[in-house]
Amino acid sequence: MKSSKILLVDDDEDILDLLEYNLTKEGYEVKTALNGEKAIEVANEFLPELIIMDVMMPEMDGIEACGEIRKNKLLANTIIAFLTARSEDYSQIAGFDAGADDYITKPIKPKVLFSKIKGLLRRGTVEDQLIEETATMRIDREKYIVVQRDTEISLPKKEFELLALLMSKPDNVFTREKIFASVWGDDIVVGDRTIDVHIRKLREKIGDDYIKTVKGVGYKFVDVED
Amino acid sequence: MKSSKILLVDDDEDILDLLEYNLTKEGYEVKTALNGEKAIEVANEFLPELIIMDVMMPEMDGIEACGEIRKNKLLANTIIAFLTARSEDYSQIAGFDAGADDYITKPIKPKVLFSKIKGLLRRGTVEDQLIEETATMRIDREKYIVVQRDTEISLPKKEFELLALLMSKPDNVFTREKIFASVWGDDIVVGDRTIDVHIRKLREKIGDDYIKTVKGVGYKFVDVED
DNA sequence: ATGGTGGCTTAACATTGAGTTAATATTAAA
DNA sequence: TTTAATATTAACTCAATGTTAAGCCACCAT
Repeated sequence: MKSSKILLVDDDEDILDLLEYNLTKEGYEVKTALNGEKAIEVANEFLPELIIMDVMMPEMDGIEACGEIRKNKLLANTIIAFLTARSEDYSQIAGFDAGADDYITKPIKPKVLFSKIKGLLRRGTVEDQLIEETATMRIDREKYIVVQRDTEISLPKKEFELLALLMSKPDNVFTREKIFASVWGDDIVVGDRTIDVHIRKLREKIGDDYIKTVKGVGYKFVDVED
Repeated sequence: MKSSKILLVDDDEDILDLLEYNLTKEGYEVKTALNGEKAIEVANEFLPELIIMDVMMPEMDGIEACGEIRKNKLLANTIIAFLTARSEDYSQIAGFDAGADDYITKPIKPKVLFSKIKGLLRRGTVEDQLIEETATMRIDREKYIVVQRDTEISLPKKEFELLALLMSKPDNVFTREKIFASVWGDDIVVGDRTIDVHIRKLREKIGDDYIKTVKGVGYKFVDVED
């Protein structure tokens, strides 16, 4: 298994050194940055799986940097964790807006940090973090609705998750196996026609043209621009 | 949208003028104060959303003033940001934990400051949503009642907190987990049907249409405009 | 203490509708 | 043309939620 790449961002070099030393010893591939701007640079090249970033930094703060990093599609699956001084800080709210995945509170306890890092990396492909959005359709996970040209459509759970999956990579074909694994879970076993029926119901609600069948392969979402 | 109110506090009039000029140009409503005492006075009247205050000032320093300001309940949601010289070790200042929300380092770069202010006020906006109020319903935490089209409804604690939570983000789905964590607390364990019963009682009192069930996901508050 | 009151939880049972299946029709690739 | 893959429809199943009432406990006034 290839070692995970972690980017550390903090304006305090002592903290950087400490964490880098320990994480490298644990077998991670580590890079560091002293500020937000530098972090964006390094992130775009290094493509880390995890970024641990101080919220409060001179020049460009963590929240701002986080927003910038999220703009890079290649970093869509990268997990961003903020370091915050107080656990109940309001910046948490702003941070989640910016696209942060987790918070680590200062002062840092190495043992806690390591177990947290393992947990975050285990999550692996955090496809829930993707912004499922195309020109004419948008998935709103918070409200659990689909917005299609200003029309709000509410969908049952399975249909919602299915559509969200397909929309996570427009034009990409998803095989039945992948759909099962992602929407139903590896262990659940259901009949062959179950997916078809859900596709049917989706097409009924959002229109036939959005979901295309690739016979013998799977399904894909294509945006309808008229 | 009404413009945000900002209070600037610094003993250097040049800085005050510079910032006031630029922030006013950006569309903010700005007032200034030359010292801590003055700041408290102005803050209590002006009720700004954001206070940017120098840490080091004659008479009463920023930390002391911050503590005083925090005593005013009307300013509970006001964000306080300290201006600090870069060389200063702000961990020391943060140690005081006077209630500051953020730090801005000198020398001030307008561009950075403006983006930071926007960021800070965005938190405020999020916080504003905590004033649970929709077109037809309003939560009054002081009186512990709900006002629905001029009708006052008094609710028991759990029902009140539950409704307040749902109303904190109208249209957003809250999972049972989140509801438990927020209204009951992480450690308290109660039966599965407890939430349902409280939902039932709420629906009985405010009407069925306000709380919508998203099966397999959670509950959401939707405003009824008729 | 005593008894009443109301909030909260639980348990038992009812209901709903999301999800699945099965049976049949249609499609598109070879 | 052939045929496996997918579409379609409706019936069915069951887990999730709704509903009701009873019971417990804290609190309050007597």
